[in-house]
Amino acid sequence: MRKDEKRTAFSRKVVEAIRKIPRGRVATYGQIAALAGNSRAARGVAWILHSSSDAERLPWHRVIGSRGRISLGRGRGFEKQRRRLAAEGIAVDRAGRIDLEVFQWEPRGKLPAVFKTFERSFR
DNA sequence: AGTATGACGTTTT
DNA sequence: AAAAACGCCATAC
Repeated sequence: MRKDEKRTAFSRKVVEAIRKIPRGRVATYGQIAALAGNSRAARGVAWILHSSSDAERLPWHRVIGSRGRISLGRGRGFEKQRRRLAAEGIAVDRAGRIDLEVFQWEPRGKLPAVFKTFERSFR
């Protein structure tokens, strides 16, 4: 696998998008694909991560599945990803579940749902 | 140009 | 709730 990625526009945009994910937040594969211009290319995103996340020094651990779950299998990166997420204050249960309502990154500056409940309590 | 391979996603069992 | 069945896509070779 490992070669000279970043050649196609898609790959470049995927890398850009992943770099933008803030600490303490997560994004889904499909979300990244959409930001790169093709909402249906989630698998392509996965491929890029798999092949070049190390060389690009990407925050790969902040990318998870659409249902808020770590996609890596046990013994194949699951534990490592879980640790790295926890280190940023992201709650991950034993099954690898993460609450997207709380931790999903919103590129447009939209606040997570949990903040809305705070807003309401102040009215 | 055609086939195989995933860190995927959605719908249906 | 969990898994299978499909569908979809970028890359590698």
